Amino acid sequence: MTLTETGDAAVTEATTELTRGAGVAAWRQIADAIAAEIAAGRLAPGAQLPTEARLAERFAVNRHTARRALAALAAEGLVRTAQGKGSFVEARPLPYPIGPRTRFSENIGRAGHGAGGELIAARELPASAVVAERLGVAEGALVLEVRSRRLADGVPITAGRSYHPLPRFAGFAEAYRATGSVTAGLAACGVADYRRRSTAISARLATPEEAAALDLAPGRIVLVTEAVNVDEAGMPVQLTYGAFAADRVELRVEG
Amino acid sequence: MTLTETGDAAVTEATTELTRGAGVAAWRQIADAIAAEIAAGRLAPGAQLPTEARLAERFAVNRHTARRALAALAAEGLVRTAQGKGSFVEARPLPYPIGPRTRFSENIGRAGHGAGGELIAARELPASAVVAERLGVAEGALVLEVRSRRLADGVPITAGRSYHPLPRFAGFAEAYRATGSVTAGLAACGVADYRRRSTAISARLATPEEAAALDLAPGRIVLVTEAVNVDEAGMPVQLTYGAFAADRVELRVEG
DNA sequence: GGACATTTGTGCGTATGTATG
DNA sequence: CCATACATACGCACAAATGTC
Repeated sequence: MTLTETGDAAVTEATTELTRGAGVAAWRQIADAIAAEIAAGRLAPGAQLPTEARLAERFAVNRHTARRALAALAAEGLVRTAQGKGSFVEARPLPYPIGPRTRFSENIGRAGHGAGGELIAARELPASAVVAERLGVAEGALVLEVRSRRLADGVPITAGRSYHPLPRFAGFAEAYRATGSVTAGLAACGVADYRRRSTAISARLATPEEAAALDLAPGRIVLVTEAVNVDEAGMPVQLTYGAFAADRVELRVEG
Repeated sequence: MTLTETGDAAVTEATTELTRGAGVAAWRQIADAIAAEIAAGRLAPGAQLPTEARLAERFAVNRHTARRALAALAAEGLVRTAQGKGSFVEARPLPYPIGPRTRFSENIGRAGHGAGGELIAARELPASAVVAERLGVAEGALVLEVRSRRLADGVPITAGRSYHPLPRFAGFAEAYRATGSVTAGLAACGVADYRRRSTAISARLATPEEAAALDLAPGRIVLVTEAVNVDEAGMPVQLTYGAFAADRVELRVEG
């Protein structure tokens, strides 16, 4: 095996084989391969993509199929196609550090982008078995569920849900809605500082809801994180599920 | 948005929406959703899956389509189905911790599985711009490329490549081939200890080569890591690219 | 054993999506 | 734009295996 797209530029080099009849259309596989090059930074913004004819040759498909892949990428805003000139890379990846002191606003702000949190909905509900275990409360105990979305420069970066024990965090939703900051929301509930205890990372296809929230073309891949934040005493203050557009973000673990 | 499959058991609860016409077949999306539940440990080994009729209802598809998803999972060994009884979970999830002291053998051994590394090929080549930057050597300087695969209980977990500066690590490949351990291979080159300086995580579809190396059904999602290991003096000793089957592994960041 | 409900397995016809040339 | 081949998805119907009463 070679990890072709990872180390070197597969899209611009030797022929890459596709997988037929595995439930994933050829045009999507090609689009994903190119998107992976962009996400990894190997195809820089402004760079010119191979011509349709060359892509068709590289992936051993009809030119119609290569065209469709480029059309999909153009619809997603990853590339821009100009008649008679070619296709060019539009987007750039955004590194997203993960660690004990992970805070969205600081991450994005540090990278020179404007950060903002957007509360979509909040409600109280009894904790499911999984939520109860993570938050260290009894199953069925009331918890606060907050659905939100976070942006950098107006582009949605992550969408997800968070759960907070009640009644301690009864005022979180309102404070978060007002400030757009999780840190400020938790502070309003008496949490001076918090740290990330653990993060689990997986990946899958975006659901239609996620696609809508992240302004993604449906069927794209999302990185999914499940994390627990605890206060200075080690008490869980937040269980979060986040979905990141794999095309726009690269998670980074330092240390 | 809801992150349905992530927070709670979507497969066994409320209806989950699929993405139509995005180049990914419905049966594969359903198979992926169930595989993710298994990988996250939310569907325990031996647990009975919902009936075909119920799955069809939940995902709003025909029973034939739900059947095909189960057939795909059965072909991958994730579930086993018995006529008149139902389908049951076969595989078990494998958490994979990532941190400064990340070592494959320890990770897998700690989880109660047998670990083993398998060298596929090794060669010397001039460093590309990316490799040179990561390893802190001059572009074009000779580096050692090692392609390998790692197993737990005989099941491929990760496949990838690593790069090492030359001439310092001229003996790495042979030592690694003999022991199947990166730690032992580095030790043979005088590296008493090493730590992981950074890890970047992204996700995309598996290439056919990766699918073959990981014994994956083609077109599945892989988590891709790029990591730099440094010695006690902070000198880079290894740049690694790894592809993990997203169905079998969940990356975990502690702290 | 019989009767019955549940669940998986199978066949067939049809419409749409995908890919080629 | 067309024609062709194949994969995907649906709907209906029925057979086969299992478990229960």
